[in-house]
Amino acid sequence: MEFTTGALRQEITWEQLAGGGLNGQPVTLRGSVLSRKDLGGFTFLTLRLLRGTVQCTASPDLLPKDLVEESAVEVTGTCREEPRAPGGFEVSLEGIRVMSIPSAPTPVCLGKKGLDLHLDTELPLRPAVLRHEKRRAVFRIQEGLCRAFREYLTSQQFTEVHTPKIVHAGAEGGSNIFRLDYFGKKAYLAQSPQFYKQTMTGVYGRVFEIGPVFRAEKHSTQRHLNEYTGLDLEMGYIDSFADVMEAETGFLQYAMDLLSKEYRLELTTLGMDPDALPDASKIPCLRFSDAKRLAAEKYGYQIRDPYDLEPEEEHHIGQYAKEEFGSDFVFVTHYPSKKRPFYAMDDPEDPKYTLSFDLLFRGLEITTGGQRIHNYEEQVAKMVARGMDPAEFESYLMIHKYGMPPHGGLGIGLERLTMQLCGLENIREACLFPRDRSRMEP
RNA sequence: GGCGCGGUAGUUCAGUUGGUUAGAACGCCGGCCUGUCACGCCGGAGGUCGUGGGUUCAAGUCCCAUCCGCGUCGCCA
Repeated sequence: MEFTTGALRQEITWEQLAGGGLNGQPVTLRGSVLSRKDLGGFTFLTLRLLRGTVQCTASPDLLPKDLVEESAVEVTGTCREEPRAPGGFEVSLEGIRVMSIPSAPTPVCLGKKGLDLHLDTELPLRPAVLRHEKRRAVFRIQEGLCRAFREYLTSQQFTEVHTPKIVHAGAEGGSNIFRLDYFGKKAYLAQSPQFYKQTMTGVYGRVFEIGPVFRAEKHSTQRHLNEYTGLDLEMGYIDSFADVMEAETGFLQYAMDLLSKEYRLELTTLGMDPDALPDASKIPCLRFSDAKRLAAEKYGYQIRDPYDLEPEEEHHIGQYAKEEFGSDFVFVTHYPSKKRPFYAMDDPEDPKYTLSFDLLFRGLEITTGGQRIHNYEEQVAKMVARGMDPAEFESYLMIHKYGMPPHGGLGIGLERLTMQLCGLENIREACLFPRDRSRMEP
């Protein structure tokens, strides 16, 4: 058999059709039947394209009787401007070739605008339900966020890296780590790329990774998954952890800009205004202790845990930022040292606190970051002070021993970012195939 | 794991102090319709009421157990 190399078959895009440039032109499209409406004299056939949908019209004798929803077809026809059609254009069909026919109807109607489904009902049906326009829109936007992270950081001289997810020890220790058998030895699923991204910062100076993160936490909440996607970055030669916050601000601005330009269809599908996305250009900053106090004073409640933010407090601090600064985002800085991991750099001005931050987006923590300890002796001392055995971290401490620039980094929860941006109520809605305590399928 | 809530048609739900053959909407199947886009009209199919036991003349409804799920807390992105 001969194999000819060359470009993939180029499908006509939704943008081309909607743009009006193909008016009166013959077109060939491949797609799946989203809905079919027989009107006696003629039929409306809506196709789902690679992106977006197109309404077609056909005479009844053109379409096979068994051409049901989700049939895959190739159609030929003429593109026409048509004010009565959704989007102002449609294709009148002249020919159709059926490429496949489903064995059974979909369990839920994909052709309607709304999708009235319980999450509990939807998740087992995800392989089919994800085809719905509203679901496609969410995960296209998620793709846009990932793409923005990659494009922005690449433009800022970061190198993309891929680090192992089967590891010998966890970054944070503790019980929230998945154990597995590795040829008879104990191994773990990585709960963070922390050690490796720091290591690679010693190599490339600025690195980022988009990859899975595993947390064996036995909880079931609207904002937790047992496997999520981390947008991680780490950068060296910094003057302050504010440099890391600046990188995040730059990414967010770039992301909102990219979405408003190239993801208008998806934003609109989800009822969002592409020209009124959250403004990330000026993100207010509050010290941890100030944020706690200001929110408690303004909304009139007692602080219970002085060392951490409770979900309710995050919500209030988010509300505070919105009302006082008009911002959907707020950085909370200088977290207490005892609540941060052993590699966090303490504030020289007050070692009870760290040079670290969280980013809250609409009242939910989406990022943790900060400056790391780069000095070997300082790192060993902090580990010893915490009752840890430096010998167990020999390969990690190698980077400190052989020299590291001052550095810091952050991790963003992709699903949390997607969820808050799209106004979703449960993080499972922002994950294609969520892994939670009771779900491994699909 | 603790606490709270729920499980009725493919889906979302209603179902009264326990009482005839468990209903509606959407979807599905058949028919009509040349502008549908939550179309409309006519007809039809579709339910072991999560599972097991108990109380009762009678259980979707009350009791017990159990399974599954949702929310929430510890933790965190």
